[in-house]
Amino acid sequence: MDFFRKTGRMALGSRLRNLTEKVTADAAAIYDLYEVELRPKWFPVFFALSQASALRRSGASAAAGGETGKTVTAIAREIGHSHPSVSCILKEMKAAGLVRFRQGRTDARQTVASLTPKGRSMTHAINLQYEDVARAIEDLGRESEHDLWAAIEDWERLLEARSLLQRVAELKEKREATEVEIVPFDDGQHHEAFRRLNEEWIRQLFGVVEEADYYEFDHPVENIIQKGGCIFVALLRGEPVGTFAMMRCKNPAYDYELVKFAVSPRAQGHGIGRRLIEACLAHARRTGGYRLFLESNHKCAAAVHLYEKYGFRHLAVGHSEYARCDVQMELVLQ
Amino acid sequence: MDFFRKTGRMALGSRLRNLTEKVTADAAAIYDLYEVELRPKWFPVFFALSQASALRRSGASAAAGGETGKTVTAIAREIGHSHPSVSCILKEMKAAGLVRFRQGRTDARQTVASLTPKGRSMTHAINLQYEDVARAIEDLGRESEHDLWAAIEDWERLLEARSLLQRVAELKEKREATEVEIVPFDDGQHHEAFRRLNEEWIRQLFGVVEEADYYEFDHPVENIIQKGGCIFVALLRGEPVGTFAMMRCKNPAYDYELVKFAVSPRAQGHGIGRRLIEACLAHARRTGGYRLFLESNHKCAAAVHLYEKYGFRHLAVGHSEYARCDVQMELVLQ
DNA sequence: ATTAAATACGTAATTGATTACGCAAAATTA
DNA sequence: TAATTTTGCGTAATCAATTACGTATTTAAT
Repeated sequence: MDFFRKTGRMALGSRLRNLTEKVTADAAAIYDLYEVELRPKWFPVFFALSQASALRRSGASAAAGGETGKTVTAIAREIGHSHPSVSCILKEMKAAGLVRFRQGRTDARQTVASLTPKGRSMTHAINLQYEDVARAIEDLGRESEHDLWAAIEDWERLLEARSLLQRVAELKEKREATEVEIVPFDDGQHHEAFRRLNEEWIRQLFGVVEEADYYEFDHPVENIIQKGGCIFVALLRGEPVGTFAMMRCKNPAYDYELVKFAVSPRAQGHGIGRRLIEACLAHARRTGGYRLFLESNHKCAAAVHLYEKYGFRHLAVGHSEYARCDVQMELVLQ
Repeated sequence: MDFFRKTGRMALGSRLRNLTEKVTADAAAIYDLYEVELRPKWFPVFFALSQASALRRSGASAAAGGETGKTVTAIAREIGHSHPSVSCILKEMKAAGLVRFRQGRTDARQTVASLTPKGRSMTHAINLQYEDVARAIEDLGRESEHDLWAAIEDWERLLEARSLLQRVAELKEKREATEVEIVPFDDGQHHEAFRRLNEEWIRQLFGVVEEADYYEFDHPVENIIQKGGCIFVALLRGEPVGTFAMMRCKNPAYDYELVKFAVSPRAQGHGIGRRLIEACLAHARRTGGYRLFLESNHKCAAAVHLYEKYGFRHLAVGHSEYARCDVQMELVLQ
């Protein structure tokens, strides 16, 4: 059952990597063929430098007093590597006697690298090698029925327009629009689910349900809603599968405290946590309660991660009604 | 002048890497979207394990006593990674509480990994994610004009049949067949070139030409050929650009000593060294001289590398006629 | 002219994979 | 049955690239 290697991103990723591998694999052996003492990974840098010295010899910048070589960042930009990578490769090539450095004349920060005579003496052989390889690749393109280059270009263009992330997010959004709904708590319909969903994860992670939990479980309307709070319930195809509540806060520094965040494990992946927290933030904004507080536990990694994503900041942990609390966070909206 | 990024292996390599990058880039962000606490690189291993537990639940091996999980190497084979990679990923997933290990029942060397309940509770979300991504990729395939999958398949098949190395080697061979020729030494035509080509690199690398060199430079026919040796000259488009000579040996342990290996720097990359050494080995075989000896210097890295490639073995360095000698090698043919 | 921001670049740490190596268990051979 | 080879797998080293970060220098802003 290796279905997952036959479709999807995994498949594409590994096929691409595979082909890259095959194209890149015998690079070292190819250099050997030409009796060139050049490590494959030096090639782009070498090529960039050889262009520079070719330019100079053809007289382009001879008027500028024989300026030759290229700076580290210029090479990096040209070949599409990071500058530390180039810096490192140049160091290796210097050790092999192929390049030398000098300081930039107009800018003392710059390191200008250029080929030594030994390095320059290799350009001929490397050009030969390069041309043969280019021809081999072109032949391959002609032999193959489907145009790889054009296909790559297509995909690059399409992904440029809308990244994979965007595309996936849109598909997900569309799928969920019909499946997931966030509704205000209705004691008649949701009382039991509110209790069950929360009790489930609390028991699973911590074993014991605490006093403060029962306070909210038993009389949610009286103890949460009638005191100015609010409870949201997430429905997946009509079934309640998640809850999140906002309580008015004793601590005058905050407007609301978020409590009873629960998503059924069977319903994960539908963005229910995200939708619930967004409902809460929207409600907070609507009612002018900008200063939010919440408590959690480091074991609820997914939840804490979500809070962080929505901008909640960690506080030094102070007193709490809950024994299981070891994380406190706040968010000031706007 | 970024010609080199527009054609050839470099171009293909970097375009492929680029596309892979784009497809792989926001993997972490996509997991986030599904509120899944899974690192992208865990995915293949996770998927393999989820298949195992799905299999078990569907009853396939329930008869076998609830055997579940997969061994490290089985996973590695399945997902195409090396086994240490899998071992490492499993260790990380164990730390995250997603997998557990047990020893193989029939084979005590095996480590059998399986998902914990926590791990299993994530499969639903991950499957959702996986299906959305697969759909997005399929949509991309439909949107693009050229068929990337088919093109990749073409190239894989073509490279399977003949690797890039083979293709390049053949092109090179063909090109050189008309350009390069190895001929026996002719004192009238080659005397001056024999001296010049060798003097050139000796002076460049070591400054001084030695007594033993002049012995061979000045009377090559008398001192090499008439004593039972042989000199080969490489011609590039008719021009002498390389030499290699075989002398009868004083040391009775060897049949020939190879000397005066020179290739003009301007002619490197045409496989001249290779052709010269092959000519020598063929001559040795033809004349029944199987035991070969040569001296060199570590500075001649390309030459020593070539000798090694043709099977020469390094000796502890003993006495030599040449002051510059710090490498001695031998090869016994057949 | 002074201060702040941006830039060039080197070093160090990290990442995600690999190969090298060694130990213990199993399988094979003598 | 003993000895040898093969296999499973963990640890360590390596590799090729990256990001993070610090320092020196230049440019821009006040």
